[in-house]
Amino acid sequence: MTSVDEPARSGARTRDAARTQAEILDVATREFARAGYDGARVDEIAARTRTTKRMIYYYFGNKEQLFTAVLERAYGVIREAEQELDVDHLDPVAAIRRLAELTFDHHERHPDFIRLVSIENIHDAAHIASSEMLASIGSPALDVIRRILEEGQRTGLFTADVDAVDLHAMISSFCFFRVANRHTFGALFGRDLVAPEQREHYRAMLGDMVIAYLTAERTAG
Amino acid sequence: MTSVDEPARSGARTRDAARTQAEILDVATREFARAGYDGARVDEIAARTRTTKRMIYYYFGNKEQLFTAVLERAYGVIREAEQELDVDHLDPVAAIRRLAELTFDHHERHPDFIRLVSIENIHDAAHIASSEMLASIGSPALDVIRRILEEGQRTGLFTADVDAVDLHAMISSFCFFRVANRHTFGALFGRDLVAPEQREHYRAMLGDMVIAYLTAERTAG
DNA sequence: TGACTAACGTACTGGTTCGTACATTATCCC
DNA sequence: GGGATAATGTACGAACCAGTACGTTAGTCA
Repeated sequence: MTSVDEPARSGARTRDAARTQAEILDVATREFARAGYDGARVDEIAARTRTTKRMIYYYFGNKEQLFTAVLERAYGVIREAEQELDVDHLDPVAAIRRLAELTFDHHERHPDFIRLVSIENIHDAAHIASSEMLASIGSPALDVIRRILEEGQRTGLFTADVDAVDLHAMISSFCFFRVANRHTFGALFGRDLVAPEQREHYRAMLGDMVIAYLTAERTAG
Repeated sequence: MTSVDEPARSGARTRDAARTQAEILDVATREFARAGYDGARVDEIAARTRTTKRMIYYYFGNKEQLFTAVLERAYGVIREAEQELDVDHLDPVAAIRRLAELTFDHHERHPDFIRLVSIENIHDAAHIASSEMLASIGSPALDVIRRILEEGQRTGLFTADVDAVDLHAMISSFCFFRVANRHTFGALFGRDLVAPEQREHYRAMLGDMVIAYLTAERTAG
């Protein structure tokens, strides 16, 4: 998530708009993720930056727009990662397991993003709704799922009539919950879902779950 | 979640400590769920109550303790609902499906509770940690899962070595995500996971997923 | 019935926090 | 090199908001 480039001519503390904006976004991401939208402090963000509060308002307008910008960049990182997905050389079963694992890994590697999404949901996705970029961001992962599903259903490996969006929701829910609800779950059930020594266990569990769901014969209702 | 009893002698605006406290908790639950911990306004809670801000501090001490009290009551409601669980007369497969469905229904019926849990996770479960009651609340549902799993594994219907806490996490993640991330998911993928006409679809999907996972033969790793 | 206490109301304060008015400097381009 | 403009810093205001000082009333029990 950190994307502040070193200044072209290092050492010299010259003016650099792009760099200042990136630094603000980095720090704001951490602050919003730490404390939620209303808990986050613009002064705190400014203090942790090499610039001042004035700059935050100069570049981003106000707190709300700053949060939207943070969301936009965070979702942009996701989309970029999803575009790297390459599972076309695998058979459908292996491909869907791989995709699930990559989703799992990505959630684990970006807990701040998970928190931002939780926070945005508390605000009824109002910032996404007001962002042109986010309203049309799309999801490469969804296209990949669609392709794998088609192939799996065509070859008869997968049960028919499973929808790509639904499967994406299924995979995401497991990955998301594990990170987002880590604290309450840990406090109530005494188990840390994100403990490193449990990582492989839950990664395999997710894959097993998705494959089992896709390959099971349904008992007619 | 609403539990304010009508006053014994209706009409008369007499003093009633229990009733005042319950009303504060009702309104506070909605306000915290609406806006998050820091977004919630004590003045707003007071305004929506038939009493004053003074009473909130009189009974609950401060905002933090009020939120903790809200959480305690919300989790208490869950525990009570879980104690009603009665699936012992069903075979393991039907029992676990029924349990999943009841969990599904409960999440759908209590969106405010879901939001409170999301909010509490943003605060790293600090309030649960500081609450004696919540630290030891337990989970009747977990006991039920344990019993069903044992029976299913004993009779060979279920794959061995599935842990009750893990299965609970799996079921919860699907139910929780569907409600908690409804807004961002809807905004990004154009599908309302909580749309009434999709309800049965997702309910069945959850059951299918859990059963498939529990009855699938694992491919040795 | 009267005194004691739990329950309640009003009005305020002190600190916090978003946002800005105003002043200044670096950099780019002609 | 000088004018224009983008980028930056300082200091402050106004509103908001958690929490409280102080005063009042209803119920209860001796």
